[in-house]
Amino acid sequence: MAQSDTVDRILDAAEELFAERGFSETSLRMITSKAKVNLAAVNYHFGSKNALIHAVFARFLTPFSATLETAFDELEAKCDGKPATLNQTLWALTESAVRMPQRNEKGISIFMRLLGLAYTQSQGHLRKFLEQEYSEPFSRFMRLLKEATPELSSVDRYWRIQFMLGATAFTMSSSDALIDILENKLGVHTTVQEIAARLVPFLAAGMTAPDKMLVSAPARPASVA
Amino acid sequence: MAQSDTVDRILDAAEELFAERGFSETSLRMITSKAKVNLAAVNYHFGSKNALIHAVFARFLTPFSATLETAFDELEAKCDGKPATLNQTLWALTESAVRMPQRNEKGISIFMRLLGLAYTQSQGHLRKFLEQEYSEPFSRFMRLLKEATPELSSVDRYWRIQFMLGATAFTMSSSDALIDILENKLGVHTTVQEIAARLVPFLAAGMTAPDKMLVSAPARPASVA
DNA sequence: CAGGGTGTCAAACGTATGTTTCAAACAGAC
DNA sequence: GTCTGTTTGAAACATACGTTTGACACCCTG
Repeated sequence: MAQSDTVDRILDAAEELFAERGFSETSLRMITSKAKVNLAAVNYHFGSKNALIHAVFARFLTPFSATLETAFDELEAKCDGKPATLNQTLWALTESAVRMPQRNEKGISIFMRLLGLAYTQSQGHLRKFLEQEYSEPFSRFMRLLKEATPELSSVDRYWRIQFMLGATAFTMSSSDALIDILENKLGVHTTVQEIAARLVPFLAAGMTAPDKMLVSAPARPASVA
Repeated sequence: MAQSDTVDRILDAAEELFAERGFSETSLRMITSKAKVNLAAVNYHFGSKNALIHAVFARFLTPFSATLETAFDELEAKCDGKPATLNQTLWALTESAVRMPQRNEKGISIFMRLLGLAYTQSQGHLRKFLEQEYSEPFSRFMRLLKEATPELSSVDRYWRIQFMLGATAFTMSSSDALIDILENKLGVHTTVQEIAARLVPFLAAGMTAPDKMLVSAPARPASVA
């Protein structure tokens, strides 16, 4: 189910293994034996394991960020001048993610899981790489969010964006497992698209929730030493 | 700042290193040299690295789950008979977490970060350990959530709970870094307690959001082979 | 047909890991 | 004080890792 080209076989195997085991827990030997290539091929073609990780991300993030730019362009064109709504902004992102052409049926899960890992496992080098390669669509998304929620203070918006990222990254990065659990429990099968359809209203509602709660309960008792 | 007891020194060092680097990325040699104990002490006192991980979790999770049980007891007593509201339920959890007695000023961050890691890095053995040791307060929390949101279908509730867990685990597990970023960007300092005060209304609003959005956009085009 | 660039292969390298060993030090009971 | 079980100490163990090496096959341009 793949090109017989060594580079692509390595990328396919690495992507899948990274997605299901994380980065440190996946050795080059696992990757090369799954890809049926020689161990040295990774260092020959990519230079190092870290560079392979970057290549795995670049392969799906570059087309994704292009898709995203287009979606944002269309959104801004449609709204001409006026700021897009929160729902529109979130949907532009979601749609771009969900409609990305996939290499296979597991593509969308792997895509989500890798994005989640990028946030949670962030290995220093990965965070740096992602920041300097894909900062533009990210800050554009942030700008759209800001325009869509003018009623929020900067601090409120900052935290609520983190909450959104968390809900998304976490759910999507475990989407496969969560889908399985639900299927066993209630006999309902869910697609990633349906998760997204449930996630967006959740996020939008949270994002526009009434003000920060009055801390009704007392703060932590002044350290009883 | 600790007992000179070897076991506790190992636990203190391990807890801190796990929280800031993850499990696989923290070696026993790092732990023992930080704790200023002999390398063999870990295997002598705990048996294995995995068992040490379990012990680190048990040390703070056991008192936490006791605190939680009490909080839930009080909540149910206060409501006698009637189901607790969503806000009450979320606050009971939050308060229990925030008010746990801490070993030091970094305690609450470490606590949160470890909880986050438990979810994201879950190492098989850890997930199994946590499930069989602490399933009771967890399912009790789930039951309270269910009673607090009778209007939701089981499937909706399931996914929204995952979204809540994600927002919480993700934010709290990076709370230190996120607080720093915000301080550099807007000059505002935040405490974990304040994050919680912002998180709860966000979660409550998302949890009680209007129905699942109609999937206005077409599903992914039937695989153009 | 030569020959240089390209890619593959098995093997080895150096390092770091978790774990084990066994002797020495220690503690408390008799 | 001596003995017994527990705890520490330095060193070694076996294994796994990422990376490097150098020989070999291939291709295709001259």
